[in-house]
Amino acid sequence: MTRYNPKESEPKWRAAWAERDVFRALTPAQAGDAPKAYVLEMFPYPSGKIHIGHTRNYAMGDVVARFKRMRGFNVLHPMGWDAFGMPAENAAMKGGVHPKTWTHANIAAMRADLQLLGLSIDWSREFATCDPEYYAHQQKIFLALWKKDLVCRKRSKVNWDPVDQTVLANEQVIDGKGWRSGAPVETRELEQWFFKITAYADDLLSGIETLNRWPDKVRAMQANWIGKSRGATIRWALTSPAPDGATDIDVFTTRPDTLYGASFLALAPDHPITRRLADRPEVAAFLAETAKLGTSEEAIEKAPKLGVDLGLKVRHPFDPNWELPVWAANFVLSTYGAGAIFGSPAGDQRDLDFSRKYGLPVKPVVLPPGADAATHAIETEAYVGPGVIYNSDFLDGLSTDDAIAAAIAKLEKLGRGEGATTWRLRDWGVSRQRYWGCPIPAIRCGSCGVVPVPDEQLPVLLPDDVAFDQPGNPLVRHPTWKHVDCPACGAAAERETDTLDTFVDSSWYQFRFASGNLTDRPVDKDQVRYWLPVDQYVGGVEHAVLHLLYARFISRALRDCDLIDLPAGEPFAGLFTQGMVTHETYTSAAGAWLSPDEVELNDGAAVETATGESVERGHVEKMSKSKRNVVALDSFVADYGADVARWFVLSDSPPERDVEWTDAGVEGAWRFIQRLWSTVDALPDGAPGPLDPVGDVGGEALALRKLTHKAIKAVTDGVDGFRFNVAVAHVHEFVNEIRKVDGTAPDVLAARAEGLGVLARLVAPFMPHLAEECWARLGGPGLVSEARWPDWDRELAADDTVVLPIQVNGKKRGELRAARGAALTAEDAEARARADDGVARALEGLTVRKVIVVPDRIINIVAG
RNA sequence: GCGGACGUGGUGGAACUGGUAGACACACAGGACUUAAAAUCCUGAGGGGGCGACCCCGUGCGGGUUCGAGUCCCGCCGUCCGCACCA
Repeated sequence: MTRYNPKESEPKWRAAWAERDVFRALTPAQAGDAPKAYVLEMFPYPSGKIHIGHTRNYAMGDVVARFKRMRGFNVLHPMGWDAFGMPAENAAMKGGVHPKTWTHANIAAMRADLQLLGLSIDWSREFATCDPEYYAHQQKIFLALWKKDLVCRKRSKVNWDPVDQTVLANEQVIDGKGWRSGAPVETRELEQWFFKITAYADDLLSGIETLNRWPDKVRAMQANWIGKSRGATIRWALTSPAPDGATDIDVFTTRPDTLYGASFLALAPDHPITRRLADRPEVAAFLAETAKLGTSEEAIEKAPKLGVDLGLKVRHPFDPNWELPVWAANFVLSTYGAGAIFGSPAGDQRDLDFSRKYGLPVKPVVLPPGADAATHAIETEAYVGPGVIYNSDFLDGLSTDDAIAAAIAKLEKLGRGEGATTWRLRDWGVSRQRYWGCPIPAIRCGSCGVVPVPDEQLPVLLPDDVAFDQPGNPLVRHPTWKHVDCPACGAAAERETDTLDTFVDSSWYQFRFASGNLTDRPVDKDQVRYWLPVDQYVGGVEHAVLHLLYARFISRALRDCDLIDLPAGEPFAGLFTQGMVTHETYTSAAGAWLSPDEVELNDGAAVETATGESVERGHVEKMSKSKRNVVALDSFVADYGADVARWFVLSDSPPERDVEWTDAGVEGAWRFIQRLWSTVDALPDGAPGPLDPVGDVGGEALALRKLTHKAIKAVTDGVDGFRFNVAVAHVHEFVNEIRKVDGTAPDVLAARAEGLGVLARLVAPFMPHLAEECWARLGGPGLVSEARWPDWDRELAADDTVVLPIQVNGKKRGELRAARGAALTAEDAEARARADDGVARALEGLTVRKVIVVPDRIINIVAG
């Protein structure tokens, strides 16, 4: 009897896999009839080191990949590096290391860490997005999109991150702060490159419906983000021209049915008309007050309604004699709709608050169901629900929906407006004023304007000789790089110095992985047609909007540029968002975060190992570098092995929920591995092999075979349903049972060998190293990683007899055994039930009214 | 405010499609082995009552449907996540 030693076994089996190239994806021709499975985990940013918190999604993806492979699929399971981005530049500014050097060193370290986990990855397809072999193709994609009119330049207000000195997309601004730096974002106006994601807004929205293997939560977040609103644009005629000569003011509304309740127009503070009037003292005061609020969402949210009467009047579209005042108001957003609204206070809480504050009229026009027109009144609560229109001339008596249609029809007839749809989604700003990103292949010429870099001049490579001694973009300061001749007229011109948002890099990598290492073009149509869509994508929910929406957009754009065949445009058929690994946090007496390996726990008291001072035990939080509550993967694997880590993060907690990493849990996983090994190792030498046929057996051997086949079914169902914690529980259960069998009669030995061989294969996706060791010990042929997943025998997996609980009036009073599938009549059931003491007692003095028999399930006797 | 997820022992959680609630694990307690400890193995355990075979209560709260509800319906309470003066 030996102990299982992961330090010896794990490297040995990883070498065996590498030697036999087990995890290389086959070409379609090699794969033959085998179905394909593309399993992908969101690729990591190479920040330096892998910790346990990073491992869960790789472990989950690997379970799926290995399981699919064992079930006969041709599996593509690649890995790469999301390698452009700010931290490399920050490191360069701080430590003087070149971003390229820093990034490649990190990649080497992280690759080594990841390989320790024993993932079934086809490393031959590895790439880093910072390699010219990758980003050169991205430049071709950029130019293809440009040609297809999906790229534009706009002067626009941007979110400027003063710390990172770069522009952020709206999605990258969280609570008014930069998503990476956490610094409050400022507003600046710059000319920027954009991808026209809004051109696909409708398709991206309706496509969500087809993503039935995505979490509802993510689908809802995407729909919410796209934010489609249907309504109408209304042109309000000014009764005297505005200062900029405008004669109309456009307004977007979703509620044209409430037009007869209108009492004012309100413009955004930075609406062109408002700005023209800024020289008036009262308008200037209003703008100053509004600006004071700052940009933080919180401040805007809590700010009271504020407005100023601009002194302009407009005419109501349905009534030439009706004039309404035009105000500017702080709650109107310039970035949404037309940057102007009409206020219909009875039907909108904001409009009502505003009207009450400034004494504007409030006229109810929607009668809620059951309300009386004579008495219905609006005080401080607007009525926003559906109802019947009244006080509204030709709309009277219509339902809200019908009135919306009727109002739009009339507006169109009068030429004062039309049905319209607006979107919350805005175009994707992709310009970044950074060095460490994909250069945008464009040249600015004084006479020709902005022109694309011609094909023969691609790729535009990043220069290596750059300095990071001051903030801002080193490409701008580089002495020669940006100076080029205009490809159109030959005059001296300048390169674009902006680089692409790193979300562009990760928006098409799923196609590049599928295409192999092509040199002449970004992606291969045939390969993409074969492998895509990704069958199972695994990653964090933090990418629910940003990355996943961009990838869906780029997939459609590449399709429409005829670079790929992907009719539906959806790159990820199945998505799973895994929970995080959490850990307790520790703070020292001095208030500094401490890492778990600096802390000793004795009987619930925590002490800093180095100083002996007591340590405060804080909340359990997601493992993160900043809180230092991380466990390094390499040292953990050195102590316990990768399988312990893999088993731990897949046990207990459902995959979509967080799992708390604890020492006790580590010990538990370690004990289980030893227990499993000793169970396998207990099989006497000379026993049959794990795949030898067992034949017809009875007694103890048969009982064990039944347990074995039940275990196959239970674990298969668990893995198939992405319920790894349940699969793990069934493995535990099976080990507990098979340990009890130690007979050495030939039929029992055969059943044990079968059971242990099944066990090795069932745990292979979870703990591949241990599984190989077990498989070898049992004398299984080849590698377990290449073995076929066991099938269960329906007869063996089902029980011959079932235990039927007997209820009396819904409460369990006894049980009886019956043959499976036996059709008990109510009379039989009652007679047999009465033989049970507990049932007989419960029925004492009662008359049986009805007996319910659910075959193989339950018997319920209703008595009174 | 809108949208989504969820609420089960000391803890993480299980329970197929309405059919024995608490599988499995962690922590705990008792025991075996040992000079002792570690490791390992065995046993116990939702709460309450009874000497006892047993009985009562129990899946956030209140109702309902049903022979039967953790599961379905209605109404609350609470937690977490996302979005938000979006017209």
